[in-house]
Amino acid sequence: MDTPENVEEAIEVLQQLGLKEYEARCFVGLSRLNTGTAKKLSELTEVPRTRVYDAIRVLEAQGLVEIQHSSPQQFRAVPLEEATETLRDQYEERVERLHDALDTVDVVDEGDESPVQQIWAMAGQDAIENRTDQLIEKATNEIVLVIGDESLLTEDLVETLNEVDDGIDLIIGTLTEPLQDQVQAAVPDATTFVSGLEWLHGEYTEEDDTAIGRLLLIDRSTILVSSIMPDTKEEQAIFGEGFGNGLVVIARRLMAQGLIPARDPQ
Amino acid sequence: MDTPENVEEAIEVLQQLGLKEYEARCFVGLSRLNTGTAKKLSELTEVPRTRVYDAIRVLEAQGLVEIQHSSPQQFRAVPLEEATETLRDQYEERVERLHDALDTVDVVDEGDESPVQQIWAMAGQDAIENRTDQLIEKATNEIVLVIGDESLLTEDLVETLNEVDDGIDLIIGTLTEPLQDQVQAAVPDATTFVSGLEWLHGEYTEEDDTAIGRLLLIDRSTILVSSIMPDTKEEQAIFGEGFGNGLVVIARRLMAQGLIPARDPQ
DNA sequence: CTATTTGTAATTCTTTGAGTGACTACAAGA
DNA sequence: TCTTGTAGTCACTCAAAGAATTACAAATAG
Repeated sequence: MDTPENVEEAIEVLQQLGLKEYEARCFVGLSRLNTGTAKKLSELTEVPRTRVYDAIRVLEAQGLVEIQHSSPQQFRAVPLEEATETLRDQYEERVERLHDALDTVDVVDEGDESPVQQIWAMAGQDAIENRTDQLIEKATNEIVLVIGDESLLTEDLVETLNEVDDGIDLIIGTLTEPLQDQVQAAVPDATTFVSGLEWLHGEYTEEDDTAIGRLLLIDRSTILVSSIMPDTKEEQAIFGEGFGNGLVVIARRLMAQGLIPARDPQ
Repeated sequence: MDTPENVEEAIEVLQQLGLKEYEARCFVGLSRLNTGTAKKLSELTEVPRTRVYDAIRVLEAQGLVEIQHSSPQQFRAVPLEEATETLRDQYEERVERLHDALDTVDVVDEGDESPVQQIWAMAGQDAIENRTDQLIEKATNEIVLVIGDESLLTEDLVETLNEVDDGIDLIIGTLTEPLQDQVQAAVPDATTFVSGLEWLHGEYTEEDDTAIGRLLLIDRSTILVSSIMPDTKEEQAIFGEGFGNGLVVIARRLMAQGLIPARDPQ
């Protein structure tokens, strides 16, 4: 009885979603069975039989399995679509509760400053993408975006880009021509170019794919630059605001030198 | 320094969403500050100063806070909308991965049976609602639904009910007249009635609000009956399929006695 | 009626996370 | 130069949660 790797995957994800190991194993086990008893399940999943009962009870309370109270009890997993929908609902509720709670709290007003040299670091592709969206939506004059990796051109980003107001210059660079074509097709209103920023790529390491992630310059006063860790693929970004911000100044200088085109794509 | 209760709430929910206590406290702390150092945060949140760093690192990796690498380091929380969106994204990804993994697995075909006396139990409002939706969508002739508690008449359910095919008899009962009016307004195509099932309510306990949750009979061959625990408010349901199923037979008998109207609302 | 299966419960072992203190680095002031 | 306070990292303890095992009573099958 070997365990296919997608079974392992499913078990892991379920744990990330908050289930205990036994619960996860049992649920996946039931997903492979039309219906099962504690004994069968225990054999299939290596969960000690005597613990199957507890695990199943928890799963039932979460709406992920059904129990038939006969003897022996029969268990079965809720159909996949129903299960995922239920999980979604659960998390949606939680996020909403979080939102409401935090919304009614905010700011213990400390006498706070906003010096100009602030440069903030953040991580995580989702978070960086959300920030990117926010910045793009707030632009009033000019958006310069350089995309360093195909994987960053998500549906969501494309959607945000296509919603940009007509009066705003939208300039998008890529590191390769195929990607440029792709961008131009996805975002017809944009002016695209192939970036002269190849030097931002890993220089000395050989297989160092994609050092730069994205570069976003909004109204020449807000900048976000990200890179992708070659090993973990995690995206990391730094972010600076304000016309006088050091990073922003550097970016403007790059632009002046033509390395980032402004309105005249090379 | 007291902690408002919505702060507590937020911390709890964040933990349910997978954060550790310190991480949750730090994030909420930062949400109350424009910007903070480890020291300030530690004072505000009671997280030991030396542990703030670890917690923040984790939060940063998840895209929930930004770090300014100065000395002392400054931390700040990502704006609320961004944070919730990032969390949503994260869970959406997980649920999707789960779906994909389980989709490619399924059934270790065991010689399985489908006797007719199966009655399954399930729990959880979300799960029961999803099942209700599924059943309604699969109906071909007749839907009889009795709603025992206002809280069960969700947007989602109304939507599902309004998508029911025209050729299908849709009969909805409630326990009170006001609720009937509400239903009739929300689902114009339905035939509504006030149920003669008051006896399903808690009989001997005094404050036993709402014993019956919902009762759903599909094509006279599939039935789902739920109740709401008076203490926990948790919804529990039993569910039977097949024309010969004992539960279903009982339901048909009730109908024959006019307790559940079929096509002639009282 | 006995032997097995089923279900509950108590018990140990392991891991994780909360809480604390020791240690290094550094900058400001004496 | 020496002292002192703050920032940051690490390593350690203790308690709680979870994994794994065992003991035992009730139910079932042969």
